[in-house]
Amino acid sequence: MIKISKLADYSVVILSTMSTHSHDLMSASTVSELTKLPEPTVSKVMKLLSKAQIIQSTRGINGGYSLIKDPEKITMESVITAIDGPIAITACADGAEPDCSLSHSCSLRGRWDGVNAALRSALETVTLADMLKIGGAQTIKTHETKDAIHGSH
Amino acid sequence: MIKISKLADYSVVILSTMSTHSHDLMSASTVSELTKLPEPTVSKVMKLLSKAQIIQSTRGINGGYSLIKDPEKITMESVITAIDGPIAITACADGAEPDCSLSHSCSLRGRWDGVNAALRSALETVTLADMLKIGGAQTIKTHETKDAIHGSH
DNA sequence: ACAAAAGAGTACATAATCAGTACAGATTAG
DNA sequence: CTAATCTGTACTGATTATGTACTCTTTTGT
Repeated sequence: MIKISKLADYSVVILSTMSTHSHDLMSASTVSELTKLPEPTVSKVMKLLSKAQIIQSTRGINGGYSLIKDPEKITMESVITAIDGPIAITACADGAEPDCSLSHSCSLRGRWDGVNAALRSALETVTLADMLKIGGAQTIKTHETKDAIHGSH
Repeated sequence: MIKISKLADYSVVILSTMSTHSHDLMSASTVSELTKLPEPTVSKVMKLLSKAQIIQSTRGINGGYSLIKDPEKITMESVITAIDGPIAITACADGAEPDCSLSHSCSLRGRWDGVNAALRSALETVTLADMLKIGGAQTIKTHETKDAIHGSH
């Protein structure tokens, strides 16, 4: 099964909470109360999101996090990349495994690159705003998924 | 990280081997020798592929597996689904977790459905034939990724 | 200057999942 | 009936993710 981490799932919950309750600044503990998610976890997620510049952090007393982008401009690609790292698929695909001695199989090295690109662009078509809408109507905007796919065409 | 199991990776290696050495029938052990992959693993993969009707099995002595489709008609979607199960994303997305007591978070139940659909259609655009080509030229055919995405539009 | 509140960074134990293997059953050809 | 081959299940070890704890830094308010 293709899997996205639970943290990525939480991210959506957290971001949606932040976007609906439009306080400018929300602390991790406030978000934790609203979402019922454990605080350390919320804190971890928000830290990652801020590092990826999806949200902004303000330190010190009365500090907190705030959204810096419109939900329409936050793609799932950016969120997932922020939380789970770059979108890539096992083994050879991500460039790891230098000791790959399987001659024949690795003649196909890089074979998943196109698939990765396809997945990445697919995720770029879905924004946080889309995710919020889904609770009600089930319609997703689908710009051009095609463009990003060609390798060196 | 979005992850696809190693078995799915092996599948591509195995299928490519079967398509190039076009013997009509290949036993799991033959494929194992050619790919240098451990035999039990190969056997497991081929079993799953045959169950998904991507390849065909013939039992008994002198039996084996054979391709029943053109590489162009074997999509990565079908291969991954065969090996890793339906393309879906954690938790609520696949309909599991009936004891989901997180009130607020689950008001967003189904929020990943659109993402799943996007991923699925992206994978449908890549065929085994594309994967084989990738070793040399890096060009992927990209039919219409858009169509399958709309939910109930 | 100091204390309190909040984010940042690191590290770790547990739990879940996957990979790989092994073994026993079923099927077919000769 | 025997050898070769696929089918199905079950087990074990390793990897990975998760959730949590602890400590450090930053900033504000008094």
